[in-house]
Amino acid sequence: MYSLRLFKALGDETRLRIINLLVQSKQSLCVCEMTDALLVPQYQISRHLMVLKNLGIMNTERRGTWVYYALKRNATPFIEDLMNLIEKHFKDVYADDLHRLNERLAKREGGVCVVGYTVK
Amino acid sequence: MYSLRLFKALGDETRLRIINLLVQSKQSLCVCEMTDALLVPQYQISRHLMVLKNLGIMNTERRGTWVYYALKRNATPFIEDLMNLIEKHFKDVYADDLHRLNERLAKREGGVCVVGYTVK
DNA sequence: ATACTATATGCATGTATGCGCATAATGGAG
DNA sequence: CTCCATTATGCGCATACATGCATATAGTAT
Repeated sequence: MYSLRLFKALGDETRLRIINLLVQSKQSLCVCEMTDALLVPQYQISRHLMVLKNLGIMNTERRGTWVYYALKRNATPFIEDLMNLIEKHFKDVYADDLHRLNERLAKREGGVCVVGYTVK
Repeated sequence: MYSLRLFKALGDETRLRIINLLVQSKQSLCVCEMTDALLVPQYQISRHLMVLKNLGIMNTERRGTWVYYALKRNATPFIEDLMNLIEKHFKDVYADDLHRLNERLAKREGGVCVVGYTVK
């Protein structure tokens, strides 16, 4: 059951926070930006991103050593509704994550990430 | 995080199917009716219902030896939206469950269950 | 009281999975 | 090629949790 795997994925808080970052910011984010926004070790971010990618809900793009992840647009009606639900209800819940993300995004140059992560 | 526990709960298929039964049928159901609808052992149904009850999303009512479970109405906006999402997307996914449930509900007398479960 | 039914639960077990540590793989710069 | 930065992953460990079996609890009827 595909939808079930989605719920399972959302049942881990780190993954929920990763998805929330992507949903709220509506753009591609690189691994180190998410790492600094969530204050979670880089290897955890990578692992959870891989889980989400294997679910088929992520697009990835490599730019140099940086890898950008984004949610697939219009994956399925179910996923679309689920993402809208997250966008609506988790903006305030994880406000700190979004604040740190914005600080990180301010360090971009020409719209791309030019620094690594500073957490741990 | 409360919403997280909700997603975790939905990450188990039996619980997802139980919630789907309640969402689609829009009424209270007793344990043996759910047992026959899902073709899952009675002790599993009871256990999962307890998990959902501990989440605070269930109302229970005892009538004789039968115990009826129903989803709380308007628990929170988040839960409300989530249940609407399930109602919309899982009706067809678990159509067999709903079919068996309707067969079971046809055996009610005076709107209440008068038989036990026949599964396992 | 006993007998029967519906529901709940104690306990053991197996499995899934998130984490931490280290390190590998990949790509860019000099 | 070498060095460095970003990202990915192999491995061991711990823990959470769903299941199966048996049995307990609660309620009804005789």
